[in-house]
Amino acid sequence: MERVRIENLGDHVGKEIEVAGWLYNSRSSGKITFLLVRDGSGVVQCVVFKPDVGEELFELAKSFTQETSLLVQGTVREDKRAPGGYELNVTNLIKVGDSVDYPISPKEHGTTFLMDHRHLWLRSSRQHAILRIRHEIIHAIRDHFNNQGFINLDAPIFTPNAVEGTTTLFETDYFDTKAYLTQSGQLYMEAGAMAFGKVYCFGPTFRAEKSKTRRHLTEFWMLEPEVAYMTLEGDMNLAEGLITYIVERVLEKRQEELKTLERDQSLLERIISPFPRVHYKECCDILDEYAKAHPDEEEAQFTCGDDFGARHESIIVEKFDKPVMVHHFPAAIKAFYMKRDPQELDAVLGFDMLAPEGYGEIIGGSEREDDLETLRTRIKEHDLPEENFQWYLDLRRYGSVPHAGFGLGLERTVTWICGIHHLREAIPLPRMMHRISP
RNA sequence: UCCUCGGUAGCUCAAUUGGCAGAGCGGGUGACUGUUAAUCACUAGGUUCGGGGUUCAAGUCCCUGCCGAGGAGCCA
Repeated sequence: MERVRIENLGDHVGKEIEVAGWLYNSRSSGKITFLLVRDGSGVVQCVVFKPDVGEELFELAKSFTQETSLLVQGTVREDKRAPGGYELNVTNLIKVGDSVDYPISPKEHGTTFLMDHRHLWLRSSRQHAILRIRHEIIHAIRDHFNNQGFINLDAPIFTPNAVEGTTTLFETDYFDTKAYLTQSGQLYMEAGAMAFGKVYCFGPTFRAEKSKTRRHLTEFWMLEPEVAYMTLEGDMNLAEGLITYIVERVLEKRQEELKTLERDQSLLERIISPFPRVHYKECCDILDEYAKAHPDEEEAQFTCGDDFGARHESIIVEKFDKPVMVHHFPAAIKAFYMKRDPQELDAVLGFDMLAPEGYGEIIGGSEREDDLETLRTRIKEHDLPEENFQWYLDLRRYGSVPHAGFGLGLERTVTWICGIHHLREAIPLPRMMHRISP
């Protein structure tokens, strides 16, 4: 008998097939039992009718508990009453494994409890929807860059020193010395860009900051493209093109999942080029105006020259209905490697992309400083040990060129596109300040 | 590190002014031929986070510790 994935049942109407899966839920009513069976690709309602299958099989069907693993053999039937449109008329049932006292019942649960059982929570339909969209986004990202001639270079996870001095790093023993878990592959991608022209890395990064908010993970996935001979404008074009492509792909291929999540798709359909590009100083004006109109709102008050807080970001984004790219931040609040604008020496040739609906920063990018002596000065200004950066300075000694890139936070992007509340649901097994298991 | 809130049955929560520890779901048993988180009846299930205190009496008030959540800062 042919084994069929539930998502393909429509191709087998009228035939007797086998589904291999787990019991999602069941309902019994005297002489008829409904088994909702999932196999990872979908859920199908299997009808067990006592007069058809006999006493023994009927009692077996009634005995199955939630998440019992089983093989179901039956005839595929189109039925308007069934969720999904197809049903299985059961002819035989084979139990594979028991499931006693499955902790996640079909009723409500709190986030903490569900996160404690994350390894089981992954079986639920909502988590399926989110993680399928995550998969689609990853696939879209790789397609987008691969189709444009980028080379995927993976950066190391163990690193000898900090990329951005202020951020806290996870420290590990590395034989007789110390190593840190990477917080960015960017510096290595700069080396890659000088070798291959267009490269990207896409892997986990680690931040040991004690951030307890729904926008923070200690381990998260970051995409970091880097391109030789690219300037700030090209960088923003690259970021904008990526985001519009990702949104388009999800809207095209993950309709079912967006419906499961009850995502307002009209908000995603607006995500088309061009995105607003706003100078930092224009943002100061926007924030000034808002602060004057709302003098009692303490969090909205702002001093031009400072970095934005969460409230400031949402005030800026609320003026538009698309992602906003803020460029020319003050050099004083940005990383050492960012190149300054020769026309505006106190500002960097960098940008942040802020997602709509208050989801915050999803991309940060810049042109990199390409002059050897200027970069040395910046390293000194930031109190970084120059000896650790000799290889990085080599990139400026041997054929330095203008180049730029950005970092995109995968989970923040997934959270925004899914329209969900917690960043932690956007990754299979989240790592947070207070959670390292399961 | 700081601010706010929380910890009661397996889960989600309730418990009036300090006065007998409760419900729904889930589990078990039974009824029912079309259920959509099925329904109905019965049933088992408790160190109210730990420690100390006030009181005739504490889930409730006070002190303290632990754990967690949300937010700030920082960032993707």
